[in-house]
Amino acid sequence: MTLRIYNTLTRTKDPFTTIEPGKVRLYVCGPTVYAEAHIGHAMSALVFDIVRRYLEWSGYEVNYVMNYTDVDDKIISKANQLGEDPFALAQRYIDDYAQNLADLNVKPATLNPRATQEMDCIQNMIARMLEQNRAYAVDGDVYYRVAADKNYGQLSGRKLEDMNAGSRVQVDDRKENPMDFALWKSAKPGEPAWDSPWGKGRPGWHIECSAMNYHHLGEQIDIHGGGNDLIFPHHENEIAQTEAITNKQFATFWMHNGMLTLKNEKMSKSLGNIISIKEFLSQHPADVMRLLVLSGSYRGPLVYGEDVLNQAEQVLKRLLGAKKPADPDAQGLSADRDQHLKDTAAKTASAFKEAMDDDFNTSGALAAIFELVKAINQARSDGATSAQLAHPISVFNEFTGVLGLKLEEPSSAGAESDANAFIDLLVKLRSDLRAEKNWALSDKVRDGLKSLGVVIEDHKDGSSWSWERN
RNA sequence: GGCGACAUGGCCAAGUGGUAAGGCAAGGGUCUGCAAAACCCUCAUCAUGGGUUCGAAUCCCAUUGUCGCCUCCA
Repeated sequence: MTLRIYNTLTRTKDPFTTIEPGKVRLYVCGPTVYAEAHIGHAMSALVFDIVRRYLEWSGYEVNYVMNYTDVDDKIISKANQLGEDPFALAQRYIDDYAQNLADLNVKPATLNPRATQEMDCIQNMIARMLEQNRAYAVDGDVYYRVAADKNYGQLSGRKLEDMNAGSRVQVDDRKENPMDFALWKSAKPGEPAWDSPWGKGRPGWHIECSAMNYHHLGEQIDIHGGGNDLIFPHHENEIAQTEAITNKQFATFWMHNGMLTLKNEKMSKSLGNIISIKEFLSQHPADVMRLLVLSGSYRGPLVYGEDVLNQAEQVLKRLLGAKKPADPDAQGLSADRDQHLKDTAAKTASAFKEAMDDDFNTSGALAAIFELVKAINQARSDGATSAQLAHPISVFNEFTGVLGLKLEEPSSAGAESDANAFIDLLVKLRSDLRAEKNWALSDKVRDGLKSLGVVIEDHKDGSSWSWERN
């Protein structure tokens, strides 16, 4: 069984191949840094983190490049609004974004290039397009000549004549074709600008990604990823620019994640329904966000809401439960029950791989993991020893790790964790009360701790407690 | 107006020709002093209408509905 990936370019699941054997060149469009990242960004980052982790687990060496677009109209206008230097503002949000990713347990990219550090490459590419008449300069601006590109629209499946450019935005009449897009924009006074053969200015929106790809990964890459809202025009234009210069197929695979929506509406500033990553993580563990993504197809929309959130919380509890230790007094499983457990572990391992190989079918992979969870729980309640549980639990850890789940026991942060010793004391006292069959008082202790977020579980040989996840 | 995606039980969600994975919730049971956790059992014929086929959730056509893109967007 080999990995198959849904390719936006071909609209089918194609067998995965790489340009260099065993190595993957993966580029994912990162954010334009002008505001706090929201959980939609988180979804995209998590999707490609999972892709990356699975490819690495499958034995590939992954060169993962995720860019920051750090010069752009929105950054400039936000900076003006705040009276802040646009570069300082961009840096602030880059640091912020990197921290968000770390908090989400997203593995750092191999490289995080930035648009502002690629000016030579950007200008070289524009110059070559001009030389080949694939672009034209007007009053310090440079535009890509769409009409000269017979493949334009290959990714988004559009034809030039079908698109009604300007229906919602004023068309610049200096353009030869309304669909022509800017490679270089002349600077207005007070804007950040770089010298260029066409006058002072800055790059257009799409060229920076073409340049960063070209510079850091080469003329051709294996996978290009991003949100499906980038298919047109951003990715279409990236292809146009790069292929205009190389005359080679730019990316073999184009992967696009679906949008996270709130009550069937896309998150947007105008609707005022943005939930930032920071805000989310202040209320939920990172694993919950990841489980939200894992529970469905990465290509489809993810409808965010109270109900799915609660379900993800429950799922996380169940996963955590699988890691509970064996009963110290366990009698041990019979040889054939033990063998059965091993067989189940092997079976779920192949089911996991089969699901993931089918275009990263994470909900199928999760189902395989749950089969293992059930087997582990069954074995534990049938008296498996910790030695007997060790192997299936290590398989469980391996696969949840491939999906990027941390599965840490919840703990109460900061000063509250100093309470642990006191809670231990209360729980011990309660055990004494139970030994005396003083149910009224022992239940009072349990209820009291429960209301403080501490859950007690009684076992044959004593009681354990844990912080309630919230 | 153009392009595209999707529609599976109360909820989330796999499944592209042979009679529906998994999870959450719910109900019943075991365990427990009572709980909690865990375990066992129960719980769908796949938007609608046609068609192809021995046989379709899975292929084709139509209808309805939802969403995305065509402007900045992960």
